[in-house]
Amino acid sequence: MTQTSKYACCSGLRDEAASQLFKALCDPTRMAILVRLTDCCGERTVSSVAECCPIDMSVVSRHLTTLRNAGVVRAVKRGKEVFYSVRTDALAKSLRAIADELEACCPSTKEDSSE
Amino acid sequence: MTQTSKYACCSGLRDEAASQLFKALCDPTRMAILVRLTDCCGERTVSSVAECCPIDMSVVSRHLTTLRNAGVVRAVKRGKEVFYSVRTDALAKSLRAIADELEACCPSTKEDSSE
DNA sequence: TGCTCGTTTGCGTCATGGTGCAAATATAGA
DNA sequence: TCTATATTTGCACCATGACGCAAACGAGCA
Repeated sequence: MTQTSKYACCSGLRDEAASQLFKALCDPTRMAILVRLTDCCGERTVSSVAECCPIDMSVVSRHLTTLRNAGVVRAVKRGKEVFYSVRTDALAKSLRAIADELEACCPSTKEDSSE
Repeated sequence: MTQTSKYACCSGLRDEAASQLFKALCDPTRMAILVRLTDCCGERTVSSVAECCPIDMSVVSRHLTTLRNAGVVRAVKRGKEVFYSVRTDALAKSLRAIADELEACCPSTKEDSSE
């Protein structure tokens, strides 16, 4: 999450990293998978994660790959199983970096609850 | 962005609000529109926003509606123009709330830069 | 009222991506 | 080596959503 603003302020939002992050989190199934992973606060195998939703395990595997590429989860292979876990700190850090960049750019638009 | 954890921890991530937020931000064009809006740090009409990208203005209008429904931008009609602006505080707050919930649930998974 | 400008909406088209099934791959154990 | 289990990958299908164009809507102005 680079903070460089080459063209416009908040241009960091257009980074590949931010883009991938939002794409990873915008699918309901992937979000369910993520919640399932946070639920145990540790590691889970693909099979274990797959219990979260009524979809084929191969699909879960693909979603986990997507989340992994986005830096949301990490994968550790042990024996014939692969253990996935949430990269909590990295994820929280990325989200806060985006929030920071937004505020640094557009100081404040406090509102009266207008839409 | 409710912080209630009815079922699992981080279940707040499954809220409609969070879901809409990520869906709104996962499209490259909408992100470009958002950056364009942050660039001026104020208001922009649909036509002005549309200069950000080579797509039809009607499409930009639709994207702005999506962003508005997700609580990312606000719209104010004045005369025959509609002025859109970023809801910086609300957006930053939402992102931080998600980061907070993640950390509150899964304390820490500090890492050695493993993937 | 009639005209013009800015924006939104209806609709058809097309690309993307989520999904399931079956086959392939990898690893542990007999 | 052969088998069983866990995961990933190839492939085809289908739903969703982004897009452009044209028409509709709304507000200001002559």
